[in-house]
Amino acid sequence: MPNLSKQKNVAGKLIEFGMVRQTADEITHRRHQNKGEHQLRFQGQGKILLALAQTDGQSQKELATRLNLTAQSTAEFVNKLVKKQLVTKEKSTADRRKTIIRLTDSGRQTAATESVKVPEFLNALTDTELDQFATILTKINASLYDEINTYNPSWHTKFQQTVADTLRDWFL
Amino acid sequence: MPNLSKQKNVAGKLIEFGMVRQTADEITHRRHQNKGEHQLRFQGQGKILLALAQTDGQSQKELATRLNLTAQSTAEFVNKLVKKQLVTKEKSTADRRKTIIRLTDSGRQTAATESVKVPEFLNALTDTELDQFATILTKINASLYDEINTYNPSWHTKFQQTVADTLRDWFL
DNA sequence: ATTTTTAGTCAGGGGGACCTGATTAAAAAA
DNA sequence: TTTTTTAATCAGGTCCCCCTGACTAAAAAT
Repeated sequence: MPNLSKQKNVAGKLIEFGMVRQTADEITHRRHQNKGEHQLRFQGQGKILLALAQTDGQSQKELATRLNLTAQSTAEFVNKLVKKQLVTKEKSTADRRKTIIRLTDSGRQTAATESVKVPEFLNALTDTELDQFATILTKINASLYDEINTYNPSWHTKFQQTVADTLRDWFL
Repeated sequence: MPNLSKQKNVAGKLIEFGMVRQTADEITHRRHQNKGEHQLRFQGQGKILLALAQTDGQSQKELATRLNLTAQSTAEFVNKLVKKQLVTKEKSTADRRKTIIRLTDSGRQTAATESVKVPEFLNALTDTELDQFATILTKINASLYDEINTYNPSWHTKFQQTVADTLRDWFL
């Protein structure tokens, strides 16, 4: 069993990481005056974008189901993304009830750029540390997947199939 | 110079971590039906709570200044926290313009519990990995502090003095 | 040919993070 | 003492995430 004080230490640093990272983000964003360019979160509009980046041309219903959102929420996010010209909506010809959502070039780029950007702080690490970090994160993520699976197996399946695998495709 | 593909790999896992962690959070929260109990973020109301956990009994103005918020935003967050019975407001007797904000027992507990909770996923790591992780996070945080310092030295000072030190007190 | 299911939409709402502007009451400076 | 500064408040706004309820149009089932 792992050392509790070591765990606490890491937990603290993890929280600090979260806080400092966010603050650093705010500051650099303020400086650059990049209004629309927030870090892509796995939430709301970002969630949609990421899901489309993996499988483009899904219907709103599909997106809603996969991302565990209501149809209305999905519609809202999609509409916002349309306004930002990151996705397009078009009626399906096969089934005229359905609306197919597609990434625009800009949307595809945003999804790729914003999410896949390598954070500068990783430059502070050596190759060895990067390897260690990768191993650690792999373990942690596996543990979190387990947790999700325990509470909600169906969600786990959907989740892992869609977005998590996307990232693996991009990075490996 | 570090290996770019290693960096990308880690960057991906970090994003995945963010996504999976949030999803796991949502699920467990939904199960537990804990409505008010979100993870404390270093933002808005959480920011206030954390600052008070370090130095209780600050005035709204002090909080606003330290946390780089407007007086109005600060008031809003404080009022919300009052409604949730996590803090109390009382007029300063020394200077009747000032309002002193204090944590309630529940507030103190929330700040401690919610932020200092050791995430379960750390159980997946060995002692060696915890050490490595600590080293890595220390470096990363230092790098982020540098970044903050570069763009906004004054903020850096305030920030580090308040919240980062809080965490150090708690964990070391 | 109806009824039912499905995909979306509109309307409205709850919370959250922030902000600007205008105003009041109390302390500090002139 | 009068003016100015300071701490807070109210009012109102922007944008974000996310949900329920009510309603249409089109496809599927009966």
